[in-house]
Amino acid sequence: MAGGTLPGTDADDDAGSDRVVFHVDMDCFYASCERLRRPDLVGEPVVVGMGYEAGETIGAVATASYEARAFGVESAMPISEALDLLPRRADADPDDPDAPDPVDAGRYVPVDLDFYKEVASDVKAVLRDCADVVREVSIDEAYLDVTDRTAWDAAGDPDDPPPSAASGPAAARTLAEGYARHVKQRIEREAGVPASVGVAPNMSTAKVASDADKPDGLVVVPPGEVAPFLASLPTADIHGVGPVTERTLAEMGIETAGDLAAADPDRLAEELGERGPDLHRRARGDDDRAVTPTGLPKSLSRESSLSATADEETKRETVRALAADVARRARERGCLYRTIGIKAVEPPYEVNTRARSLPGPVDDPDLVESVALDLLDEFAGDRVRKLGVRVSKLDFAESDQATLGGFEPGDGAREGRDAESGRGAVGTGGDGGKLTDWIGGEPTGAESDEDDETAADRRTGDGQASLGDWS
DNA sequence: TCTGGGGTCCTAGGACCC
DNA sequence: TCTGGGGTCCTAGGACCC
Repeated sequence: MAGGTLPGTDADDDAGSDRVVFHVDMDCFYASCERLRRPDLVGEPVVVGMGYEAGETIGAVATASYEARAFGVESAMPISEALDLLPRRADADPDDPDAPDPVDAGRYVPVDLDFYKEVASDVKAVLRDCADVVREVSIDEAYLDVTDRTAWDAAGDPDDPPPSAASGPAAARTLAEGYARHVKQRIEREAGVPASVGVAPNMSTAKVASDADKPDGLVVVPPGEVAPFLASLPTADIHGVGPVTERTLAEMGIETAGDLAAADPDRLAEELGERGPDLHRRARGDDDRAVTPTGLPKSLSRESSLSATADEETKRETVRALAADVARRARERGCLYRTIGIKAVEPPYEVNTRARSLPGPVDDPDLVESVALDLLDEFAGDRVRKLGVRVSKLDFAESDQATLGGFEPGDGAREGRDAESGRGAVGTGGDGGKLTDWIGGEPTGAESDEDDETAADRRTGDGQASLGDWS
C-alpha cells in the first residue's frame, strides 16, 4: 500500500473532502479513575460496581480493569459472580481460607460518579483544546473533528521517532497519527488516565478503530484503507449491531463486515428495516455524518432494582423516591417536561412501560409523583424486580437559567453548580388556572383544590390549565 | 448470561383531524 | 353516510449503546 496516505491519491473518495475524525475512548475509565487516587490498585484486578453495598445480590459490574477481565470478569456481570472469579489475594493460594476477600483487599470499589466526572472534565478540557468540534458521547467517550488541525498527509518530519508505531493498516505515518498521539499523551499527562484513540475519515470507522487495539490503543485508518480495514471484522464490531442483529445477519450468511458490505441492500432492508441500509453503509465505511456537539438530553430517568416483590407499599415508596429524584434533577437542569412515565420489570425479565403526556410542559415534583403512582396502579398485585420513573418531552427553552450544570461548555466551576441552579420552579408570578383541575387523571381523591401552586401555574402564557382528557 | 442504570432511536398501531 | 387519504401525536415495545 505504498503511498496510501499521500494526499490526492484517494482514489475512492472525492478529493479534498476527507475529514480527520478521532474517536477517543477511555480505557476502563472508572477503574482508571480509582487508580488515580489509589495507586495501590495499579496493576491489580479492579472491579467497580454498584448496588452491592447493601449486601444485595442485585449489584452489577460497571467497569472491570483489564487485569480483572483476564479472570473472566465482564461488564454487567453480577458483583458476587465477579468477586468469585478474582483471586482472593494476589500471589496467594486461591483456596487459602485466610486470604482476604477481594472486597477487603480493596479490589472491589463502589462507583463514585462525582469523582469520575471531575476526572472526565480534565479529559474534556484537553479534547476541547485539541479540536474545533467535540461530541461527547458519554462520560468516557468522544468524537473529535480535527480536520482543520491536522491532515492525512504523510508525516515528513522524522524528528518524532515512532518507537511504537500505531497498529492498524497504515504502514505509512501520517500527520494525523502524530496528532492523535499528541492528544493521547496530553490526556494521560493532564488527566492521568489512559485512552485509546481511533483515527479515520469518518465517525463510524473511527469508533471501530478505537476499539481495535484496546487498551492504550492507537489505530489509524487512512481514507483509502477503510474498506479493507473493516472487511475482516465480525459484524458485531460494527456500531449498531447487537446480539439480535448479529444473529439475524448470521442467518443470512453474513458473518463479517465484508459480507455485510457486499450484501444486497434491499435484502437487508427486508430483514432489518431502515437500519439495514444504514448498517450496510457503515460496514463499507461510508458515513458522512458531521461531528456535531452533544445536544441537550431528550429524557431523564431513574430506576432501581428490588428483590422481586409484590408488596404495594414497597413499590409505591420506591416510585415516590425515584419520582422525587427525577424531578429534582430536571429542576437542577432547568428543564420542563411534558411526559411522565414509569417502567415496571416483572420476573423473569418482562419490561413494561407506561407513560402519560400532559397538555403542557411543567416542573412539578408532586405531579411526577402522583402520575407515576397512578401509572403504577396498573401493576397492583404484580411482582416486580425493577421500577423506574422517567420524564421526557423535555423543554429547556422556557428556563432562563439555562446554564445547566454539566452541559454548558466553558463553565469552569462545575462543582456545586447544580445545587445552585436548583431554585424552584421556572417562570414567575401570575397564578393562573389550577393545575389540580386536570390532576383528574388520578383514580380517586381528586379533591385537593388546595393552594397547590405549581410551576405550570406560574408559567405564563400557554400554561393553559384547561386540559381535557389525558386520564 | 437469571441480567444494573442511564440514555438514544426506530417502529407500529391507534386516535384524531382535515 | 361507507369511505377516502394524509398528517400528526401518542403510547408501548424493542434494539442498542456505554
